[in-house]
Amino acid sequence: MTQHDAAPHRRRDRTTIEDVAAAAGVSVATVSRALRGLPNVAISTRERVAAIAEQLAYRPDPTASRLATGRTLSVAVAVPVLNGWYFANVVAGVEAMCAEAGYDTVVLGVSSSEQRERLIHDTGGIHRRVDGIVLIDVAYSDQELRTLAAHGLDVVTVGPRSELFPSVGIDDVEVGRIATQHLIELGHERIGVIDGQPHDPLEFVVPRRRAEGHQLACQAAGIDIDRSLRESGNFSISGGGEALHALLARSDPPTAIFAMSDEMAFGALAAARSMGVDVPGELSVIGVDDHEMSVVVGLTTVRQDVIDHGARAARVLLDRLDGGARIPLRIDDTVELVVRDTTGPPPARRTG
Amino acid sequence: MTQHDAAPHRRRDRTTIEDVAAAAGVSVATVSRALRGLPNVAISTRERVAAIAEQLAYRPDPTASRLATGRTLSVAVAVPVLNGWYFANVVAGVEAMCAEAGYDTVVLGVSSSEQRERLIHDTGGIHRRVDGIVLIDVAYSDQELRTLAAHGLDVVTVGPRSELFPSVGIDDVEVGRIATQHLIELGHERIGVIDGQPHDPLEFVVPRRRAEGHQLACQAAGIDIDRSLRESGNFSISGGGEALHALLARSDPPTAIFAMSDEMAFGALAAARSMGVDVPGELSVIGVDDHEMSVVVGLTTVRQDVIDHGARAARVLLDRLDGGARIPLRIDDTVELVVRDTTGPPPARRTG
DNA sequence: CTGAAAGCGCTAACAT
DNA sequence: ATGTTAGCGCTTTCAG
Repeated sequence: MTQHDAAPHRRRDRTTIEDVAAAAGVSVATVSRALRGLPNVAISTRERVAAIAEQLAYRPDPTASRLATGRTLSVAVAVPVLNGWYFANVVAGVEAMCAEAGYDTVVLGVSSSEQRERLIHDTGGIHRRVDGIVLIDVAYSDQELRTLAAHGLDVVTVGPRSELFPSVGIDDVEVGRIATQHLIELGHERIGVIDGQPHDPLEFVVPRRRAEGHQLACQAAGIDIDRSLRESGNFSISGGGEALHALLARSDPPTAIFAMSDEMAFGALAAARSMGVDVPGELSVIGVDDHEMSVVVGLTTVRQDVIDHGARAARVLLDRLDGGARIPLRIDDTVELVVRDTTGPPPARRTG
Repeated sequence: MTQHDAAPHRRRDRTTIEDVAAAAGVSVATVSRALRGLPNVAISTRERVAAIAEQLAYRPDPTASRLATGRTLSVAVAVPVLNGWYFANVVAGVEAMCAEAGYDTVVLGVSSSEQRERLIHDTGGIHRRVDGIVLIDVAYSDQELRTLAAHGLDVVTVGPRSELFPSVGIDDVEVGRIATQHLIELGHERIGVIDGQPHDPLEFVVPRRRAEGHQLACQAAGIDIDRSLRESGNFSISGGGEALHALLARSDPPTAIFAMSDEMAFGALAAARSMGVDVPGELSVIGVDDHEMSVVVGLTTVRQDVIDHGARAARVLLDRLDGGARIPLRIDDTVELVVRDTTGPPPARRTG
């Protein structure tokens, strides 16, 4: 032992509620009540206590009150890819809302399946560190969600809907319909689709629903649906480019592309350019999101306000935690077609 | 009163350390020691306790241990713009490292000056909710940092260096030098600069240092430095576009552009395209970052690994918290010139 | 090697 | 309107 410092981590001598009580000549209970604005405190007492607390720069220790109340005043947000555009925006929305309500936002990466496991079965103990959790766009099965719920954690998801918890997002069927209809109205009949994950049977519902909308629009227009005209873009820029290559390599290439995210659309645009394919002269491209970059490259897209989704999800969660208002099981935000420069009529049909 | 539920927030009956102690027939102290791997526990006892804890699915309540130890096992990361590319990436790095170390990462938006105030003077009490904090690229004065330090919070910054706390980032002078030198080597002599904030005399050092590097490179090549050949791009896509417009509107436009971030470069590229200016035929553009989008648009850039910066910063912070190793005051990560398609020789000089 | 007991700083009955 | 007194669930001396 060469150190004199006994405590492993010397606690700073902060001023406690007792200091304030002593200085104000009242009991700690009164200080607690006064500072939290509870009733049954003489107004004069309240003011005196407040003044002294202020003067002593007293800050209640959140840990102590967490232990005493059982509430942590913080929420977790579980994110598959923290630096993805979509996720970063949701987190921004969540944080803003939580901060306003005095809640801490703790981010939780859940990219690997081990991390998912930890979350579901609370191996990491996150359930005791937060009052609730926002699940972003993650594909949890009902079984898993049930397990989560069984742990008594309050949950709200953003993205796909769920029967078990409130969720906020958009009507993805509508997204697919709007995008496709726009292309159809321009005269396109062969429309390629760049969707998300390659093989996600049940896991990831968003692409499936957008595809559904796509098909509805086609049917409504009496257009044959060629299911082979679909490639996975993995929701990434590079994936979008590869998907476009595959689609244009066909003997019967599409004249228009519905990419399920702007980032995939960017990749497609870049690929088209590198292949010497003129957009929108020879090929139309529409995306989904309205990424900041979209206005720059003139991408036609279906806009959604992702930050707002995060904020609303947080709001719902906080309302629940406050035991509050009747909360809708689903909040569907509106989307909006934004026509820019990457969509136009199909190239003149060759005869033959 | 229609509710029977007395407690405002019914605490779930979770299994506590006492349950484990009782089931194992030992004292809580022993359980605590056993589970945390402390010495002085008979191996047989340790195993029995572990087995029972496992069986009871016991998870120590972090709040209680926080109160007892004074350590929160969580760190904050203060972010000006949570959904910005740079920031999202740093946060991703921080989160990954912290998660691995068993620390929670709480994100803290500090876009408004009120939020900055709250952070500096701990009006919000964040200092008691975390053990340390990662400050991203924020322009805090030494005075402010000192105030922070006075509150006893462990701090590490990513981006600009500081004499008061460890910091991790890149050599921004070098960044400016590398970018500019690349342009000079291609033959450019009139180089426009798109930098960050419009008027940040002392606040934001990064642009200043990159500009410094730019000037060094010019001097080394014997090129006159035209300080008027610089426009603010505000580190945003749209800002980059506007800056380019301003630069090209001059009577003596530059033949090359050094944009201090890829996003500003994207905006510049889009603006160039819309103005019918060929890149790199008539204008070369180089950025900084190596954004995912850069490879797509073929942007020449100076790459930095931002995720890694976040991870390293977190590592440093955690080391400090562990009272650990000698920690360097500054970690400078390397950068790398990535030549793509947006830079080339200047257009043939007109005579006259 | 193990147990008893005193906190950590605050909140929440229950008195007064 | 205010004070007293138990806890909240864990860690950590200090004894044994």
